Amino acid sequence: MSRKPCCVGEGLKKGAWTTEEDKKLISYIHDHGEGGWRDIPGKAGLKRCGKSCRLRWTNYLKPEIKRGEFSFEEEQIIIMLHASRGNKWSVIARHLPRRTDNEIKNYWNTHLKKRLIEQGLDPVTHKPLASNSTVAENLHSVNVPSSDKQYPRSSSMPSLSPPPSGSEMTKSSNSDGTPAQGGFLSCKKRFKKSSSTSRLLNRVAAKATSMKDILSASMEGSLNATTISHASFFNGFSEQIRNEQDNSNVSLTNTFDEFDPFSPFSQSSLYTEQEINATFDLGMDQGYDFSHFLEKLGADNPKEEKSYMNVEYGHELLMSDVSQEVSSTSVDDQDNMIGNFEGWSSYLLDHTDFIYDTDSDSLEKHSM
DNA sequence: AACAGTCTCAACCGCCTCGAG
DNA sequence: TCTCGAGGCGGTTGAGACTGT
Repeated sequence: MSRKPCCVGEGLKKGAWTTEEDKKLISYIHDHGEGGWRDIPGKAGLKRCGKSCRLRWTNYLKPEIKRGEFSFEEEQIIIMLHASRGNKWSVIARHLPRRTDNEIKNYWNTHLKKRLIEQGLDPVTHKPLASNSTVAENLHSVNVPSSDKQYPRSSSMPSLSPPPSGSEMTKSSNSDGTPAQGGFLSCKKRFKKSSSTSRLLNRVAAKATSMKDILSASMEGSLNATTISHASFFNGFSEQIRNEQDNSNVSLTNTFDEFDPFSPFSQSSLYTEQEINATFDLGMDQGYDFSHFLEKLGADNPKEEKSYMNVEYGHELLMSDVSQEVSSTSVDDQDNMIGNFEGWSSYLLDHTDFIYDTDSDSLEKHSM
C-alpha cells in the first residue's frame, strides 16, 4: 500500500514555472507569508499542487537564496560535511547560508562527486579508491564530463587564474522571462583546471577523510593525539608531500595542525579552548558541527550582502508587466556568482609554500 | 548550418517525520 | 495510542542549453 500522491487533481499544471505563476506565488506569499501550502494554489490562483508551490518557493523564489557558482570555500565545506554526514543535503545546506539542499545536491552530483572520483577518492567514503584500476573503472563508469575537467575558480583566489570575463558568462532567461536552467547565471565556460587546484582538492578531500576518521574515533571513544596526527597525515596525502615534510625539519603533525584551521592544535586554530572541548565531546547521536567555522568565516566578512539576485527577480516580477521580459541580465552577475567567504582559502593561500608544488602551472602566487 | 551527443539543474516523485486532534 | 495530513527529504527525470563534428 502506498500513499496517494499529493498532487493528484484535474488540470494541475506540471513542468517549468512561468513568470505569471511566479508573480502570483511571490505576491501571495508577500501578502500572507509562508505556510499552508495546500491552500496556496487555490488562494493564489495557481493550477499547481501545494507541494510544487513550496518547492518553487523554497528552491528558487525565496529572497535570501543565493544562486550562481559555488565558491571554492563552499565546495570545501560541502566536501567535508559530506564526508561526515553523507547525503544529508538538508544538513549540509544548513551550514551553507542561503544555499538550498536541492542546489547542493545537484552540485554534488554534477561536479564534486565526479571530481572526487577523478582525484582517486571514493565519493561515498571519501577514502582513496583501492587501486588505479578501480579509479579507472570508476572514471569510466561515471563518464566524467569534459567540462568538469575544467575547474571554475572562485574569486577568492584571484591571483591564481584570470577572472572570468563577462563574455564568458552565459546570462540566461527563458523566453517568458523566468530564469532559465542554470538560474540567472550559467557559467558554462570553465577555467582550465590547474594541476595545483587538483592537488589542493586532493588535500581538501584528504582532510575530509581525516576529519571522518577523527569523528569515528571520537564517537568510538578512542580518540587520542595519535589518532589525530595519523589521520591527518596518512589519509590521502601523497608521498611527495610527506617527503617535502621530511625535508623541512618541521614536525609533520605540527605542520598539518598548523595548516588545519579545524585542528585544536593549530596555532591559527579557529577554535577557542572551550570550543575545542565541545568539539571533542561528540555524542553518538551527534554529527560534527562546522557552524563555528562558518560563523568565523561570516565574521570575517563584515560586508553584509544586501543585494540578492532573487530579491531583484522577485522585485522585477512584482513591478513589471507580465508580458515584459524580465531583465535578469541586469543583475550584477559577477557579484552574485562569487561567494564572499574569505576564510579558509585565504588561509590556504597564505600557506602556499607547501600547498602548491613548485611546478605548478599558471601560478602567480607562491609561498610567502 | 545542422545534427547528435553531453551536461546541467529545476522540478517531480515517493517515502519519511512529526505534530495535531 | 492511533490516525491523518502537512511539510521535509533524498533520489531521479527530462527539457533545454551547450559542445563537438
